[in-house]
Amino acid sequence: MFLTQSGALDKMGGMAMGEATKNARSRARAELTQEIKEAGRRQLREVGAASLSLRAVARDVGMVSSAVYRYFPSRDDLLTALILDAYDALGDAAETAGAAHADHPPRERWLAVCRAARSWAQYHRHEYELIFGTPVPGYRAPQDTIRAAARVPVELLRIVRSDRAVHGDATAHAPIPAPIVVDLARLREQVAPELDDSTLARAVMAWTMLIGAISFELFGHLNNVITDYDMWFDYVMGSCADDLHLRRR
Amino acid sequence: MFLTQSGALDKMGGMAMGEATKNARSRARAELTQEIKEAGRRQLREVGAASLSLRAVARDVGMVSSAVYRYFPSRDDLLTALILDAYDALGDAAETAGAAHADHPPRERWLAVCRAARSWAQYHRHEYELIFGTPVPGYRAPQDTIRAAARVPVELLRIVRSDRAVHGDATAHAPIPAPIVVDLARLREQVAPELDDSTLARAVMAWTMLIGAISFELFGHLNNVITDYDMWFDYVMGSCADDLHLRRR
DNA sequence: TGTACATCAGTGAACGCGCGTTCACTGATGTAC
DNA sequence: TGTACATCAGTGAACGCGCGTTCACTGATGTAC
Repeated sequence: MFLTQSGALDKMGGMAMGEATKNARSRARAELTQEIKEAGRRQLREVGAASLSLRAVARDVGMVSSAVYRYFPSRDDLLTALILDAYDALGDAAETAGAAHADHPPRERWLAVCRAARSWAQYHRHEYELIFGTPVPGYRAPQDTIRAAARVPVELLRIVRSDRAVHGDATAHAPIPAPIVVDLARLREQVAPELDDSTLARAVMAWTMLIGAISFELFGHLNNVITDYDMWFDYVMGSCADDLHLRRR
Repeated sequence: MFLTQSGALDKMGGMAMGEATKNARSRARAELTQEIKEAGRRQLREVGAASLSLRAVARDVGMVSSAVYRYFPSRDDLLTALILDAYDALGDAAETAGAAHADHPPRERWLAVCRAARSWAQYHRHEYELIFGTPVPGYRAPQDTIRAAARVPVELLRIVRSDRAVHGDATAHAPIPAPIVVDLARLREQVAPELDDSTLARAVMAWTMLIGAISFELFGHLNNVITDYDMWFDYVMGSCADDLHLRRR
């Protein structure tokens, strides 16, 4: 409920000198909302999501703790805003990399997007944890986050789609069970009309692998196995690209 | 440091009427240590790892909070013990499933182990989060956990190894870069002497996919995409088995 | 353009809470002779 | 087998802390006439 209000304000803040510049008060409000979120991100970096506190955030922006309540009605709403921003920042990184490699071969473009996601995660570890780690207890994602959360997988699908006119199906060893065909049909209808079942399935698997690989690295689950994580990541996501039969040139 | 002490006690407790039954005092100690950990797991279930508190655990076992310090010198040590137990419980589940399907075709045995891991995660969600979710801030895994943490991937490798005498390499589209070959050589030396590079690489990828798929399901990252998670999980881990060229019969 | 009122941002004190950890203690259990 | 001492488990009070949230308030900004 507040989220929509907050979202509206953000948009206003981002409207950058449009006709809706309105008055000093609402400009100040938009700016302070941003400052509070930045302080929240700093807190995140220092103590992690679980123990992020409104009071610490308030101290950081130089306000009294109760003043923050003029901007976010509760700690959870601040968290929600940070989650949304994190999804969008990650989405930006992925889409920017994808656009920058629009005229590269699909496999290269794919790798560029994957690498962008990984390096965003490395530079924003706690924001990454916020969205892909343990869900914050008691917290429920509002509808707003869904679109933002889908940006990376949609970008990955965009690359696969761009390659599909001239190319064959993805690696598939077994027939796909009926219930999954239904799920994939809905997915196809929503975002990727030109992709066949096995390709869609491999794409969802690749998305799972992308986050799995990043999390394994960040959380240390391959600590005594892999030493060269750069190489390993490229190899893994390259293998996914190959399973999807993405063109190399 | 305390861990080794605790571990020793556990082993004593588990020795079940051996010659080391010793006296009433140390038996009581072993039992209470278990009770405290069980209360810890109940707390985990209710509030999650991040806000697990010693005081709540103490209340749960009916002790005064300071008494818990006779058993665990700090909250972190209790957490460490719970983490170790979680790894071992998951390892038990996987190994039991593997042993129970020892004379099934490798692919079926593989799926059985994967399913066992998934259903353990579903029934022990917060313990799963404890080991595969966001690392608890400020917490460092002691050496003890490494062996326990390796049990599932080692079990997966056991299945692949059992199939390798009669079978070929795993799916590999690209040559494996030299630094990874080095990493894989160390892995081979430690746990799987008969496996070639591409098979080892696919096995590590499958391990990543297993945890990635379970986490995606548990944390809701495929919420509007997949509805039949049972089928999807089987399909995904089955595809990994096929990429490894595990025999179907 | 100037005034009167309404809206809003930020203050500072307070409430009630639960936390991790320490400490001096009591009483029960174990050990050495 | 019995006694004297040492070890250990559990108690209860206390320390100091930071938290989320509420509330009555002051003073600045915006709006209507």
